[in-house]
Amino acid sequence: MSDQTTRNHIIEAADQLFYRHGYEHTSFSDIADAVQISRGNFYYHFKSKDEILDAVINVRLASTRKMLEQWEIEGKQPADRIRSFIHILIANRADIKRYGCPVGTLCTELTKLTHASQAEANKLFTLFRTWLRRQFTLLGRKADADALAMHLLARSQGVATLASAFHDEKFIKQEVQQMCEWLDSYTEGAALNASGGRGVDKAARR
Amino acid sequence: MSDQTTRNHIIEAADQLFYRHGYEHTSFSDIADAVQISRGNFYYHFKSKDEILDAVINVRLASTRKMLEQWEIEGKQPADRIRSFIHILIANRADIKRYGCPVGTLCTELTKLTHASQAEANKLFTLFRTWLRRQFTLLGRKADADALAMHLLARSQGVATLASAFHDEKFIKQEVQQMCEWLDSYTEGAALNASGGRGVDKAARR
DNA sequence: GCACAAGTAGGACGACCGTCCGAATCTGTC
DNA sequence: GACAGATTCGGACGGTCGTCCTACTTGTGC
Repeated sequence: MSDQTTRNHIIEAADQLFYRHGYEHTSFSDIADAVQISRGNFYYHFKSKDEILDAVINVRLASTRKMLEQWEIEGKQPADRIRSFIHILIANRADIKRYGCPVGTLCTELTKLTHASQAEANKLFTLFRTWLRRQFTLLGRKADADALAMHLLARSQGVATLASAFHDEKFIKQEVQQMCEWLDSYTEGAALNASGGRGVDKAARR
Repeated sequence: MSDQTTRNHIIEAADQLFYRHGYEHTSFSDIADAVQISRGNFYYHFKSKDEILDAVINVRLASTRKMLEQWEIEGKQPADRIRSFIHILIANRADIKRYGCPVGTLCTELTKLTHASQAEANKLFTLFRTWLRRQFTLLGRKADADALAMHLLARSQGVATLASAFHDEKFIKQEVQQMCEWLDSYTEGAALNASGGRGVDKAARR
């Protein structure tokens, strides 16, 4: 088997395991079992466990970058692109319910470990932040684009955390709807109040 | 030294270390160093590491319960009480910036470890959830009180996660202001749209 | 069919983990 | 001052961790 193939298999398995069980809690034996290779074989492809983590982060960065670029092409309107971001929660709701957000949980763990790659992992957040900021700028919210980007990021993180704690997919859908309505208030033209609770209002009036 | 005293010291030190470095990453040696006792002495007070975790969770549950009850006495209006909840983020902003939310990060970690005490830790979330639900019910939002409680919990979690990732205290203050304004829209009497973005709007008009 | 590099296997290593245990020390009572 | 129970100590234990090393297999070019 070629060098690259095995290496990629390791990264792929490590990616999943780091997400599901955390970085520290994932051992070489775990990854070896998943990839079906010998434990000693790792050090031909990587110098250390940290190096696997860096490879995983880089793969995630690359695929995220690719996804965001794709959305810039597909979504004609900036609002559509932001909606695509919000709908990540829907698309990945099954995994989020079980394991939370891959970005948030990794960054949180590395912070607690005071791990050297913490800054690298944070680039994942920065990637979304700058992309969202650009979309809000295109929506004509140049002055507060970054605050809006952070606001949306935070709400997504919160939804993922609680959905995981309470194992609640329905909550994800509720909040996604609210976020979309909040977003609509910026695109309907008029200077409306942003809504964080309109979806809730509707639910109350049932 | 009395039984209880040492036991409480252990719990207190474990509480801090679990929060700062995570449960798994905290070893008996770490706690022993903090409390200045011998490593072997633990098993006179606790049967296992898991038992220390349970004790820590119970202490947190008790102190949280006490805090919430206190707010029910002090805050004459339900809205004031909810504002007290929101302002936890301000009061603990220095720790949150460094270590995130104690509740959220613990629950997230235990989920990844598939730890037996995960359900116990989740009771911390449930405590806040039912308390907030009661306050929103008192505000006359009986039908969607739980959705509002979850919404506020989620936003707090998101703020803590991002504040920690970006080491940003200012972001906490921004979002707290927005949450308070969102809350105001439920107390001003009129059937206003809830605001998740009014604070941002203001910032844009500077 | 041989040489040589690329890739894999499996176990040895030192360190640390949670756990457990027997001895030492402290504290209060008669 | 002797005794008993409560409390602490320091080290031993089996296991797992990340790391490293050496031998073996595989594949390719001559």
